[in-house]
This record gives sequence, structure tokens and C-alpha cells, in this order.
Amino acid sequence: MLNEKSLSVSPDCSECPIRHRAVCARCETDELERLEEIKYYRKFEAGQTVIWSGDRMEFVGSVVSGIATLTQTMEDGRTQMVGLLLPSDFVGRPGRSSAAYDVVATTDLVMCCFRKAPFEEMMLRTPHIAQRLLEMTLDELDAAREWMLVLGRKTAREKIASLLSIIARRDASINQRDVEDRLTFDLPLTREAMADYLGLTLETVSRQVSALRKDGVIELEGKRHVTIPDIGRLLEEAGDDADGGVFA
Amino acid sequence: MLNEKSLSVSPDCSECPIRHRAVCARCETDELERLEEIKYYRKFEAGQTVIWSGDRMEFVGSVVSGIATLTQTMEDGRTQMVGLLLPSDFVGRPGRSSAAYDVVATTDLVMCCFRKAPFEEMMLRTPHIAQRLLEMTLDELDAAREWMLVLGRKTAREKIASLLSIIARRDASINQRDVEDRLTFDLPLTREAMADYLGLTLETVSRQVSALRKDGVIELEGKRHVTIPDIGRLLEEAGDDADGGVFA
DNA sequence: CGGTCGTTTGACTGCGGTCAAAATCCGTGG
DNA sequence: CCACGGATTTTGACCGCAGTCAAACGACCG
Repeated sequence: MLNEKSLSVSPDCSECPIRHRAVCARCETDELERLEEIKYYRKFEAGQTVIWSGDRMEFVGSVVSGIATLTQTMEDGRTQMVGLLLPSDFVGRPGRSSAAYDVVATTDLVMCCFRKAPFEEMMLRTPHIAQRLLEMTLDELDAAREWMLVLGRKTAREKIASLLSIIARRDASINQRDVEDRLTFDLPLTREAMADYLGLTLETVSRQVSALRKDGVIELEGKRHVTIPDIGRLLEEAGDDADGGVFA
Repeated sequence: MLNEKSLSVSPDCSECPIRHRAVCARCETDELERLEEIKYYRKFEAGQTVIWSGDRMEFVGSVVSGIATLTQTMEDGRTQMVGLLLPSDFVGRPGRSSAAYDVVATTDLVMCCFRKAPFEEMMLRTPHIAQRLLEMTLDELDAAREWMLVLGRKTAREKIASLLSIIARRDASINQRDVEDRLTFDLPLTREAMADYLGLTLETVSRQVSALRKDGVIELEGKRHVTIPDIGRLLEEAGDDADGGVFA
């Protein structure tokens, strides 16, 4: 906790890399000015816990850069990841006083935080924020439901393929890369984190990743750098409808 | 589809049984009057499909009475339930033109429908509706994430116990029953529907229900009527924290 | 009475979990 | 530059939980 850093200077909203995708996306200039007054940046290092489940939450905020995970843990230690937080994703629930999940930085992370009470008060007066938050929450709900199908009904191989295609899609969207390009990215998750996301053990993840590599569905350089020669093939392996533009 | 019934008369909102829990919960009298103008009731019989995935959605609405399910299906027929819709739950996504899931009535069902375009237009002008919808969506997101833990990490026995405790909780809350009472309710789902919710086969569901009965965790009269002699015991079996008031 | 639907039960199989060990990666300090 | 130690990943052998296939049972209805 000691190596967490608060930045004294928060960059101007108008230059923010997530300006057009985050909870503030629809705000007008004057609304942004009021947001500037209650915002502050915080940095976390890879591996640090951002919020502990059950803790009192004094802020909500957006991921500016880096990746974090949302996880739930049972008393006996079994854990399930319930969300992957990428830049522009929102953290925290207005109207709730204590955190429901652990939030952990898996890479170095920068967050744009808003003090909770002022943010909630501002939400009531600023429909642009509430509207955008509703839209984002509906998207997250859809993603969670898609993930329920993955967890409940897919095989281990399909689960891995599903995770890779989701990361590939999000990566392409964030980096504005063309989908027709040869997709290539770094896995932001350890095998254990992948297992926690997919409801598998890390051994099974390792075996199935190797199998997909052996079958030519993916290519690996080192343990983490992935290339996808044929995205249609990967989507087929995921059990998704290959055509019909999940990527459109 | 022919036996679907439209009611010519929609009861007054002020007498509505879900008045204080549905998307209209926070509306003032004048706001309710405007909602009355765009609402209509529809009845569905048990087994009927309310909405097909992919269909154009011409309405959104609330469940007034009865129970419906939200399901997703893969090409090869594997299906996963992603939501259980009880009275006051909201159906449909403002801002989206086609349905993402199948909605099926599992009992006779009455819905309070709003034509989609007028409802969306009204949402922009009526913060009370948007606020309540955000709150409900956040609750659904939490429920979906809790379910991800069930699907990803719990054993078949724990899954059954989790489902029973959720139904017991919701049933108690809807019928305003005291939790300390001897909990008793009718299962609104077939074994197959339970299996689709839990990511199991119907045979496994049947076996585990029998096992819980044999072990005295639940009592059965017929196939569907369930009594829970000790809710704490059931929560233990579900792998949840037994104390601490999930039921508080 | 036969037919359908939902459910239970049994026998067997196989996918993914468990336990264990080896291999690889990577940062750190001598 | 290399040796060391810890973390991460891979691989192997074995096992058990839940899936599969099949049959029978009970309730309900025409």
C-alpha cells in the first residue's frame, strides 16, 4: 500500500485518452469543469490491490490506462473473476457504501477517481453522466451474461478460445487496429488469472493453450505474446457464430 | 402466438402491485399519468415465448405477475439461462433495436409494456425513470456476477443449494414473509430449466435434489413443493457465508 | 386406455481436477 | 556476466465428478 502514488497534477480532461469512452463521454465543457474539481489521479503498480471487497468505498472512477480485474472469493479460497477492467471502464457503484468485489491491478494502472459523495450529488444534477453510466452498465450486463454462457456451457477449449477472442476484440478496439490485420497482442493475464476468469484450473488452461498452438489456431512468442492468424478459425473454436460480425 | 391476449383495459398505475418496485417506482403522479398513455398490458400463457432473440423489439416493459426466463442458445442447442424474471423486473434494453436473448414465460405471465420509442423519449425527459432503471440494472449486474461464481466455481450440490436459496429469498421478499418462518414455496422451474440455469444436465439436477432431500436439507411434497426446515443449513450447503444476513 | 411430458434411477465414460515434478522465465545481487 | 531463488508455466499420471445413454416410472390428459 505504501508504493501507491497520488499525482498532484491531474491532466486536463480535454486531453484525456478516454475522454470519449468513459463515464464523462457525453459531458459538455462546463460539466467537465465541474468534474475536474472533484477528480484526482491515482497510480497503482502491477499486483497491487486497488479495493478490498467489503471495504468502505470513498471513491468511484475510471481506468485511464492499464488493466485491472474484479474478483470474488469464497471462504475456502475458490475465486472467480467477474470482470476485466480495461481503459475507460468504470469502477464502483454509486449508491453503495462498501465494495462488493476485490479490484486488483494486473498491470501498472492509472485511475481517474472521483470522491464518491460529490460524484453522486453531481449525477443527480447531470443527466449526461447518469445516461452514460446507464449505457455502460447495460453493456457490462450484456458482457456478464455472455460470460455466463461461457462458464456454464462451454468446454475448456472453447473457454480459452472465447477469452482470447474477447481480448483480441477489445485490444483491436482500444488500439483502433483494423480487424482484418493479423491480430497480435500481449496477454495481460497469468495462466492462473485466466483460470479464475474461465472457471478452470491453471493446469487445464496451460494444456488447452498448448493444444490450440499445436493445432495452429494461435501462435505464441514466449508465454504471453499471441498472434491470431485467422480470427474466423478462433471464433469457430470458441463455439461462436463465426460469420455475422462479432467484430463488425 | 394466437393465444396471446391483449387486455383492452390496463389497470390504474396507482393500484399496480409492482408500483413501488418496478421501473416506475420513483415516478410522481403526473409522470405516472404520462406513462399510462404509452402503456398496455399483455398476457402470455405458460410455455409461450415472449420475445425471440434477434427479433426487432417494439416494446420494453415490466413483469407484473408470473415468471419468465432469459436464455441464450448456441447453434448446437446448448442453452444457458442468464436471468430469472420475477414480478417488477424489467424486460428489454432502451437504445437497442433487436433482442439479445429469448424471453420465455414459465408460468402464466402478465406484462406491463411500453412502446419502445415513446418510452425512450420519455426517459430523456424523466430522470426519475432513468435513475430507477440504472439502480435496477446495477442490481441485475450484481446478480449476474454472483451467478458467475456459481457457474464457474461451485459443485453440482452447491449449485442446487444456491438456486434454492435464491428462489427462497426472492419468494420471501415478494410475499413479504418473515424469513424466520418455515420457508416453503413452489419451484417455478422444471428440472431442465434448473439445469439450464445452473450449467448442469437435468439428470444431475435430479440426483442432487434427491440427495439434498435424503440428507434432510430440504423437504419435498410432490416434485415441486419445497420446504426448507433450516435456511442456515441450506446456505452452508450453498457455500455461502451462513451468518451475516444474506437474508437480513 | 395409450400417449406425452417430466422425473428418477442405473451403468458406464470421459473431461477436467488433483497431485507431483520438471522446466522455463526473470529479477537481483555477487 | 553468471549464479541463485522465486514465480510462472508445462507436463505427466491418476482420479472422481458430472455427463451420456438408456430404461423405467408417475402424473396428467385426450
